[in-house]
Amino acid sequence: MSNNNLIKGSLQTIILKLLEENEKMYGYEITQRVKELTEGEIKITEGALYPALHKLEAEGMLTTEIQQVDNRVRKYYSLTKDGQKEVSAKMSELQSFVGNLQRILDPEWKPGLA
Amino acid sequence: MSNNNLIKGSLQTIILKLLEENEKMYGYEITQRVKELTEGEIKITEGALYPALHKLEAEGMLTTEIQQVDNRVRKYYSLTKDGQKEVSAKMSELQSFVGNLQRILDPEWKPGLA
DNA sequence: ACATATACATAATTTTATTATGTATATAAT
DNA sequence: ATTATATACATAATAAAATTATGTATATGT
Repeated sequence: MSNNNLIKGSLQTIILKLLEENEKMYGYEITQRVKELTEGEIKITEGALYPALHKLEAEGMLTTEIQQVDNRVRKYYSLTKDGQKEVSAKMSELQSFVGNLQRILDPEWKPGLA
Repeated sequence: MSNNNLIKGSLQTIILKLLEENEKMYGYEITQRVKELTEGEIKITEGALYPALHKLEAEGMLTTEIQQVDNRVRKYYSLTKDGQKEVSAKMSELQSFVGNLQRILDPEWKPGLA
């Protein structure tokens, strides 16, 4: 499909958006937040999450900071400047894709309506 | 990500839904329809489309019928009984996923609103 | 003659995710 | 005490889906 890299990459958008709202989060926390927000309907697997986090970090979107909590290690992620810009970009990409999807799947659909 | 096979498979849903509305379509026609409906924003590539059509046919969702038009071959696809059931299934899967996505990305969001 | 449009198809590669596995500590249940 | 579950990270093998490149063939516009 087209120029849109969308939605296969929706996990990246989810990570970036949650970090925009939360300043800093660690991996496990992200999985729990998503589970919570979707009432258990979306479960992010570790095999998808950690590689995605590492990739975003390698691309300079995220920085990390390790904390010790009760002898357990936590790796906190935060948005970089580039990461902050990327959130907006990914969000409008996703919104535009969902809009296009609606136009294809529901000919009655108009933007801004139920 | 979870039990949802969604959206990486949105192409299948698109194909099935268009065929629900159109009785029979051929591959090239599908690419043009999608391009038209999204004002050129989504372009389905042949490398994605044809394998997807073949897979849906192999799974018994579609049947084919070849027609000769001006010395050019057209392969028309139609929904089978199973295919008709599958449209509904895929559509609610997709709607539920998009809903969950909204809940994650837009905490203000409520179903049935803009 | 050449480019573009129509119409199919497959192969190589890339991207993203699932599933399975591994390490390690903390806590609740039997 | 032992076992299961939760917390917390990570990687490897595999599968699924898409992009990009390539190939065939006819029709039409320049």
